[in-house]
Amino acid sequence: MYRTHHCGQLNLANKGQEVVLSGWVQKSRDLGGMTFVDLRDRYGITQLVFNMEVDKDLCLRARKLGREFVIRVEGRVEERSNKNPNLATGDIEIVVQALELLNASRIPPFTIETETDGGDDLRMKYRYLDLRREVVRKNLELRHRMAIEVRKYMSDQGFLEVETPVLIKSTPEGARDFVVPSRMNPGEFYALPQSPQTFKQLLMVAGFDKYFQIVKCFRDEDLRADRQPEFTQIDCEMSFVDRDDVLRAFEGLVRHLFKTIKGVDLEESLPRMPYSEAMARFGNDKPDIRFGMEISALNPLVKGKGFPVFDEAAYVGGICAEGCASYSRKQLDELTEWVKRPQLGMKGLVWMKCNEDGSLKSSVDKFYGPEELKSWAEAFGAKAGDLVLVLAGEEALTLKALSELRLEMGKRLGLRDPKVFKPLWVVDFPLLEWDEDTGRFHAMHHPFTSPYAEDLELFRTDPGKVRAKAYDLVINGVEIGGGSIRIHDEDLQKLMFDKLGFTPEEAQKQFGFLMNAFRFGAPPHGGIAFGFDRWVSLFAGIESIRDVIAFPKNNAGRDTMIDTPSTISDAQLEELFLRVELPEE
RNA sequence: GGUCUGGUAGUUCAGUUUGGUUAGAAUGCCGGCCUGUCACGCCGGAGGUCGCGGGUUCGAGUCCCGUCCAGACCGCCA
Repeated sequence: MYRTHHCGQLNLANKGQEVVLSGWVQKSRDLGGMTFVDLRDRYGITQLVFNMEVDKDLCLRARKLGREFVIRVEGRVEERSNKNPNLATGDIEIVVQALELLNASRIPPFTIETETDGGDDLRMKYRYLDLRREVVRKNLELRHRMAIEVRKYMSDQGFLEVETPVLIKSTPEGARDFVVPSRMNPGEFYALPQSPQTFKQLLMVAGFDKYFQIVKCFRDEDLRADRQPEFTQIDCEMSFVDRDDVLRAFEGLVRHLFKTIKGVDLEESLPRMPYSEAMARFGNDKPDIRFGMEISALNPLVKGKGFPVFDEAAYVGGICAEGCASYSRKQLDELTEWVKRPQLGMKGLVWMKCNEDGSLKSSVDKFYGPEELKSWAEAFGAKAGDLVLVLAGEEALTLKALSELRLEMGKRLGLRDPKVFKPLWVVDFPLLEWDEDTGRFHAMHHPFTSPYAEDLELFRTDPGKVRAKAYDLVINGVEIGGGSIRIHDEDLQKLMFDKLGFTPEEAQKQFGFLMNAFRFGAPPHGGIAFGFDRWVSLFAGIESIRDVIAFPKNNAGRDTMIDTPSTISDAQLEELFLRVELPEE
């Protein structure tokens, strides 16, 4: 027998028991006359003790154990004379009577501790060692508990988990597809799903009126700290529902996870904010509403006063940072450089200090008198001690920069507390988005999203103004989920494809199966998909989703542990009728 | 496709601004001592292609060019 207990289990109640434990040597402390060994497994750490006077041979063998050796011990549980309150098993130790080396270990390349000395690179290469660390293990345990709660709740609500295929059809819309060559069908390819979107809609046509699935999805796009090429969604769809039904149903899931995992009681109904309002107030379609510092447009207040930068700008707006009037010249210069970074591309930063004595001092005093500055202060509701920061330029870019500046100032002022959660629905997204590169409209969400019936007229006059029955769940500035009411009518779906620039033939070739299905009694339906990795990392309080994924890829899409992607043999290529030609350089 | 940051001992980093004798620290590792440690302590030791290639120079870890790798971001992600 390898073990009677695990390493996080024993306490004073077990005093005197003969036990068998197996695990890894976390660390040993050789004091000469006696040796302590910390034995670790998934559940915790238990101290083993060896004594020269009791059993010299055994003690000498224990001294030779290195870090991460796998051992099995038999011994008796005894109360410690010196207890360790930091350890669940800190009241007891095992007086070892038999020691068996199950496997030695090479010296690990980094320390297997919460505060490891290993860098990201090494940890990924030896991920199986990294996963031994408590912090990483805890993240996967959190992920597991969340997955279980999702399944429990969804099943209790009558949702059925159905698996959809992974080898599907490539589509031109949306993200780039990962493709898989078909040996049995030379020259043809499967694509890996960016989401099970069309399949879940077909399940609705099939009458499975409540579907969900915790499912891997794949997108061949450049990566970020919160984006992996393969990631997991909680994919959901319902029939006979309108937008409010869906929002209400999934507020239930959100509340359930917050309650069971974080012990947080959310209000019954989450706030809803139209896209247009989110953009105007926060410059962003995923606002972090844990703090204010909202954006205000200043256009009418600042135009025509002889300051060319503002006069020539399409948009002038700013934010008010509370209590920052004491910022030094150096700090302001540093902020100016910050907004001038290529990623934001602002030309400069205008500031106005609301001094404690009531006076207003700005970087553009030459152009704006005290009365005008006062009108600025009023626009922001700025009070003594506040600092107003103003940016100007093309509207979309300036709003984006203001949004980033707001988040940065929020971070610097400690207003983005990871222990506080402020979820909201962002609703009424535009249906279409103009794309300069291709000179046509793109679906902002996806081409199956239903427009508001009352906006259909706008299709002819101003397609960019058509609102979609689409919604995002946003928590603390992170897009956690998104969905929509779908089109279930063949004619409307055809119209949509037409607006997106598909010829009827292309639409038939790509999505004919869906439009055919709509001819056979498709119910009204809609749904949502949550980014499971992001949600777990949000609950874990970490920025990157890599540490909530057991075996993630790096930012070039590589797995450095198994060293992939990699080339395949000529025989494999031949079998697939493929030839690889790399561009010369 | 682009911007930025980093790459020096097994590991994490300092040293690069201002080129100059034998490249340091901590930790880990090895050896010795130590009977209540739990970040054990004390003594000693080994350990380096300064990512790689080229250039400037009497002399390059340090300056220049190129390149590779890693990370963050922009574009991209319906």
